[in-house]
Amino acid sequence: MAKTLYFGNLPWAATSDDLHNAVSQYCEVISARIVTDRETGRSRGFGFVEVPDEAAQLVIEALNGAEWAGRPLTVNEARPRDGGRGNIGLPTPKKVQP
DNA sequence: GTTGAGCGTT
Repeated sequence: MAKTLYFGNLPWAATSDDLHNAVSQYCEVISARIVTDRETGRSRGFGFVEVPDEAAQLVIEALNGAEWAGRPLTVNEARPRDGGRGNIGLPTPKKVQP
């Protein structure tokens, strides 16, 4: 199984290969893609990386808050494309308090 | 050659 990670605050010069190389340093990368504007064709400044669930949190903890091109990187678990249009800010709530 | 909150195409 693999999990999709959301990469934000990426530099305009960041490419899918750069993302793949950056994450592959910590674990295996299933797939990496930088979201680009289909209307303009320019990078939007964020991308997605697919990694094993056992390494998803590892990459998040490793690259989340890291500095890329002098800017704090934002790494979080991506949301399913079905319903992730305008609803963000919710991390991964999978633990409850007794 | 520009911009900077935000969750993606076959």
